[in-house]
Amino acid sequence: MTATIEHVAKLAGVSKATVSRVINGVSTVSEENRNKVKKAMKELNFVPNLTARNLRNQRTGNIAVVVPEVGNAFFSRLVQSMAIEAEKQGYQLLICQSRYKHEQEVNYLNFLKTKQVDGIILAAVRNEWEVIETYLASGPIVLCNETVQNATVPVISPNQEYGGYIAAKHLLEQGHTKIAYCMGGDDSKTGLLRKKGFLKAIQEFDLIFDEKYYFNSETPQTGSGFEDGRVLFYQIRNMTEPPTAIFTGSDEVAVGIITEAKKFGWNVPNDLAVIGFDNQPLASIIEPSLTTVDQPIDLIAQKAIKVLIEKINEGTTLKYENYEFPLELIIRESTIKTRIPTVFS
Amino acid sequence: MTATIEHVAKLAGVSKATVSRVINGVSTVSEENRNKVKKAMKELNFVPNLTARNLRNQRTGNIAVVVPEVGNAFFSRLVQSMAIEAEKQGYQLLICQSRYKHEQEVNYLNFLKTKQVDGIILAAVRNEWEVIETYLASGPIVLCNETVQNATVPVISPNQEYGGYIAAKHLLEQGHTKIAYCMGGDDSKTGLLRKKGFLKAIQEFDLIFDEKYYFNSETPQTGSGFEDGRVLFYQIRNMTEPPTAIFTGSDEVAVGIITEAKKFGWNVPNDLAVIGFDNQPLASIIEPSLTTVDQPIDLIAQKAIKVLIEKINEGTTLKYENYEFPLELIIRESTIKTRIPTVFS
DNA sequence: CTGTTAGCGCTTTCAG
DNA sequence: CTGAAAGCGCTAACAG
Repeated sequence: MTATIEHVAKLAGVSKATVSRVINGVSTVSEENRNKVKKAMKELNFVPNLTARNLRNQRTGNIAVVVPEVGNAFFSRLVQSMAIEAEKQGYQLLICQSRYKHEQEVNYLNFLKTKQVDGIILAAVRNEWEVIETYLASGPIVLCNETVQNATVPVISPNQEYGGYIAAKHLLEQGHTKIAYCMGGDDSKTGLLRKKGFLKAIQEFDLIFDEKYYFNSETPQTGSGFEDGRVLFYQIRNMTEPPTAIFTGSDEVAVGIITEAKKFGWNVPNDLAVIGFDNQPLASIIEPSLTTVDQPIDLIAQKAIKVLIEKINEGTTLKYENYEFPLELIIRESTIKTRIPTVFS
Repeated sequence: MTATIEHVAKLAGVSKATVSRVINGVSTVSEENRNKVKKAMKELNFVPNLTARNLRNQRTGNIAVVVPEVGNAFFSRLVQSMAIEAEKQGYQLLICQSRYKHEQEVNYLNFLKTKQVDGIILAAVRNEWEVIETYLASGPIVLCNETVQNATVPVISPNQEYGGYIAAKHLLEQGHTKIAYCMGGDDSKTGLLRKKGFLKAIQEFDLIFDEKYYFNSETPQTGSGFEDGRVLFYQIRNMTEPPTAIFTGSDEVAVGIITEAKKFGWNVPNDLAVIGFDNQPLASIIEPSLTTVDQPIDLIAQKAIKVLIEKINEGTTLKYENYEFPLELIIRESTIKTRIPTVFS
């Protein structure tokens, strides 16, 4: 059917070994034979069978990245960047969606054992480290945008705690004291770290966080995130003492809150200040434009790929290393109170 | 290092063949041996090497889908759905991003020749059919959301022409006569088909399309699409006789136009009616809410996977087959004129 | 029911 | 510089 190295060898009148040599450009082959082989390859439309080569070489040139789902704006940008960088380095990126399921995650980790990939980037983790650890024997793993208790591998991630900190600090500086915190429904470390930073800022202002202002949108996979924001607004609206500001885990949720608030005649930011996370294009489009925390997604993606490939090449046992990226607060209209014209003015 | 079938065989005191049989659950193995093998596998933490199995079986269990980029909202939903369906059918989906480059596309098509995948879905095509055709010898290809001249493979796609038709018809029924058409910058069939439907509706209303109302956002990869919409609005604004309605190829572009228009004090839909394409969550969020054409993305994705796998299993030569999905116009505020209060009312 | 054997297509010593 | 041969890990006849 498809031509193999053997057909080429026969047609060129040389051995398989010689053909292999010209394919890989290693060691030396006489000019004459090289030409004969090249001619034969062209004639037979030969392309090496990578499966066979991989088996022989014990490597695949593939790396996998596990994300919850690519429908999510953050992750879609992350994997897009990773794919580009991987390709630059001569690797093919397999994009795997765990859909927030332990089981799926393990499934993909198994790619290491089954030798389908040379290494894995976990960009969302549901399993305990003790589970993940067992896969390290089969190849390197790095964490990206996520930390796991006890992890003994490189972690490439924005400084989530700092993100929570600058967001809260900004709101506090605007004079807010009743500030709500909302994190995604996933039980990841990410949200906890942001909350830690958030609380730190609150403490610095000698305030105490009231747990009634802690929200957890339970359904990360409902789809758009907008919907979560809407629902969240209803909850806030029904409170006897609603917060005057809210920090959310994503721009979509923030936008959902804002649009719903507007429908009910609330003024953002005067009645409710809102901060998002991610600085998506959408954030500057909506009205009022959204104050948000910008993540250097591309840099993180590139670094994750680079570190993983480095580890693949080194082949040494991994240890914890932290590559931390700074976050930046982008201040827009959704948190800066406008002067309200009053009857006295 | 990692355990192989041979280690298991040795430990269990049976032959490699027997181990293989229990792994694959085919043919019969005595209860006793089966247990011994299972025990040995567990003890050695054995997982079969898929590369070896693939080489032997001449199949990989992988299929690839080529999209321009997953950062795009439409494609990210498409691949997400495909991945889920593929997995259900026991296949792993490789998501490949061509970034609108001929060369990348060919690169991925080569996966067929190198036996890295069993079949390919092209969800964006830049190359001529004559180029693509040459890969058919190595495995089945189907087109999704895209048609190519002379294609001799199954095409799974929404009825783009109909989409253009219903959009235009709706605007015409609203009394518009100066209607602009804007398609994405990619030179794909998709935009042309929509335009065809668009023109058909215009003819039915005994109007003639003025080419000055034809826009082509040149830069599909600029990122958000919002930006394209903004730029487009400036062009419209500078026209001596601007259109009163516009049909765009994506919700993002539509939203870009709307937000920019609002900034300049235009009223949407009264000064400019806007229709998007895709019915993204965003469409119902913005103000005014966006009239748009809804695509049954999940159905299309599932069907594409099913058809491809069918073809992989059949192994017969492909022929042109058309699986067409209906589109639906979702009418919202961006095209329904509001009564403008006048001084006379 | 089970083991032996022969490859899948490729790379890589090891002699020549 | 080149070829023969072994083998990556697995499966599938084919005998027994």
